[in-house]
Amino acid sequence: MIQHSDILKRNGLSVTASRTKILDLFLAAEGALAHADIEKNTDAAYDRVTVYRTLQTFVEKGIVHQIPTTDNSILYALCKQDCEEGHHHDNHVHFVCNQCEKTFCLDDVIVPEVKLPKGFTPEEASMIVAGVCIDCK
Amino acid sequence: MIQHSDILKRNGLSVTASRTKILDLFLAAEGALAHADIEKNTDAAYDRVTVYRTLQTFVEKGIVHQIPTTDNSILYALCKQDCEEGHHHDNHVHFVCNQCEKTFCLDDVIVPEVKLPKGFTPEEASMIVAGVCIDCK
DNA sequence: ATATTTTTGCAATAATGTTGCAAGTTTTAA
DNA sequence: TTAAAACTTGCAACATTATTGCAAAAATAT
Repeated sequence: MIQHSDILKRNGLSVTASRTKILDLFLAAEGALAHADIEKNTDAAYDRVTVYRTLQTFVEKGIVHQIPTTDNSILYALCKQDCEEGHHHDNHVHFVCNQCEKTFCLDDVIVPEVKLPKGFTPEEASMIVAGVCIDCK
Repeated sequence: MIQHSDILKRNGLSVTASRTKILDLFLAAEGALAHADIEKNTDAAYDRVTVYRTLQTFVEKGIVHQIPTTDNSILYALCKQDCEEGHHHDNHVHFVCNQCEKTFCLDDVIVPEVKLPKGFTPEEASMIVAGVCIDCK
């Protein structure tokens, strides 16, 4: 069976209580999580600084990726693809439900390519679709 | 000649110094602006609360639109299309330069449609492409 | 088991965002 | 043109969110 600690070890991270717990949350989460969600779901068992640093570390190692938002918050979600240190491949579309406010990774929906004006060179692209999700339908 | 005050009046807003100046900044800006940029470019002539409220008002009236980011900031850019109160039509792609960090509205590049999984109903979509811009090339 | 390395939590500080309210401006309408 | 009405601003106070250095604690390596 795959242990959470394997995910941490594979990425060269020490296995600590906070990292294990936060990874837990991501594995159990239906949608994406914000820093605040994590604080709530851990009953503030870990210092907020630790949460910040853990999230940052996870992003750097390619364990989670960030999802852009319009509301001054950053959302994080597990990388399901083969992300490695400093190399994200989260080229899937994100979906924000206007009803329940949850954000989902649509892992099977690939961000389409677009033709840019002359002079612009693309490196990565992300796409966010808002609407009504499968639970609120 | 089109006056800035026309834009404000057309939207039912009183013409005040701060609104005129901030609108100025948007009309002159090459890329999108963050709250902090506006504070800087006005030498803090206006209270930060005023800037917050002005941006909020502009968004509500459809004068500017918000651009999602991954860095806990909100960017704002002029709506060039026919946006009205409570009704944005900014269906264009945004471009973030990895070099100069500026964000551009690619007004002519329309966000493509994507096929969503069963149960998800799209309402709006936004797309952000990162890479090297025309100035940094 | 112990030394080394890494991570955590605290404290202090900074940056960012929000609200109510009085004073000041802009607009309306006589 | 001016006075009243409507709206906007700035201040103050406060809340939330984020960052850094450093010593203590925990995890890993030997």
